[in-house]
Amino acid sequence: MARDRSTTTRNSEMQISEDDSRLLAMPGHLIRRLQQISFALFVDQAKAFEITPVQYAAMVAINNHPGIDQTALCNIVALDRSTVGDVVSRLEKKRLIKRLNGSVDRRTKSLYITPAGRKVIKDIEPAVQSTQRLILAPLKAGERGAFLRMLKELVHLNNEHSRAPLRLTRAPQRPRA
Amino acid sequence: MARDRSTTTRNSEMQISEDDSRLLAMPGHLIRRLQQISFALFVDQAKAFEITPVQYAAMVAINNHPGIDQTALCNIVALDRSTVGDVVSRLEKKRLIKRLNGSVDRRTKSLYITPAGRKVIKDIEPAVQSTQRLILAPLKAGERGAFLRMLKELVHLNNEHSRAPLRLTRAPQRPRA
DNA sequence: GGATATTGCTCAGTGTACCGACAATTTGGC
DNA sequence: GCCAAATTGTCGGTACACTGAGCAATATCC
Repeated sequence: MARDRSTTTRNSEMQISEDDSRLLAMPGHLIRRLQQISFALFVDQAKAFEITPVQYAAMVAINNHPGIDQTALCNIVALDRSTVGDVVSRLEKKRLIKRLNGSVDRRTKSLYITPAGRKVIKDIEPAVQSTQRLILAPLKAGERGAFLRMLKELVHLNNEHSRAPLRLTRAPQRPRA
Repeated sequence: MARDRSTTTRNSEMQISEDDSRLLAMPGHLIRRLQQISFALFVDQAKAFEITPVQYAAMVAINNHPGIDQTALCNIVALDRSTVGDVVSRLEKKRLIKRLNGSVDRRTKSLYITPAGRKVIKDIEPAVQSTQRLILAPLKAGERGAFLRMLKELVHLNNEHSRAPLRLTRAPQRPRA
């Protein structure tokens, strides 16, 4: 290892070594890169709306479930409660959703899409579709289905390893002391 | 759309609707989830070292290229200069790397692994390997190679869409005025 | 019905990841 | 060798993402 002497060579003219290739070929590293790319493509395609992928996901879920509370939203979009708090507060500031105090359970906040938010969901649709297309564009047409299927398997079967796992219904929690 | 009335139903008991499924099956959403999982698995497997995937990547690259400057490091690990600045400053605080003023170009910082850092790279290796294995574990053995190959293609061919693309040599930049 | 446990949300703290702007420095054109 | 252009690292700002602590409200056990 350590095959060059950057101290004496000039700045960013850097050759990738074999040791680097080991790192760069790791699944974890490639997944991180693909997430960066996917995020950048979305933001770029949807730049007229100034919306991020997570903000979009939250808006769609709120639109599908009017009055949903933040914890239930966590379970759909797979984020922890703190992050969801941040995301919905940004959406509220942009007046794309409303946040009301829950009438049944006064601890909760009930989330609703606004007319402006509904319009964004509708108008942004082409950008969302083209983003998904662009992400998979480098694959051959026949490979895309297989890749997507494996992606789903990896996410669903590794679900419990995530810090904010998707929960379809209330978890089988609390074996009491 | 909007098939339930969460206002009257109780808290996080939430059924996933068909509209949600459209969202949850998007490549971009799945990639984000897989990155969360991959990150969590790494941190968990390597918890004895309190090291993140990006910190590990930076340490390996610095070990492979003693004296590398921060911009060249960006091009290997695919992060922008601000992020690399944060990452190396955390590694320096933990005394896993050293940061010296460049002798040739006084704008740069020359990065070096410390003995402690070298030991971490060595000792953490089993955790890194088991992480990579766990990420792909849900796939059938015969599928893993294909998935990894497609992942590489997606990253390399979409490279330019990333905000911090991998650069093997100095970019063909600067057509001067 | 009252003690106890659980839940919903927020806050502070840490870390990744980006952008745009900046001073110091180097480089390229002449 | 001088000056304009380019580069390096930092800083402030924004956003995602998680942990752990804490408060208020609700639910549960007896």
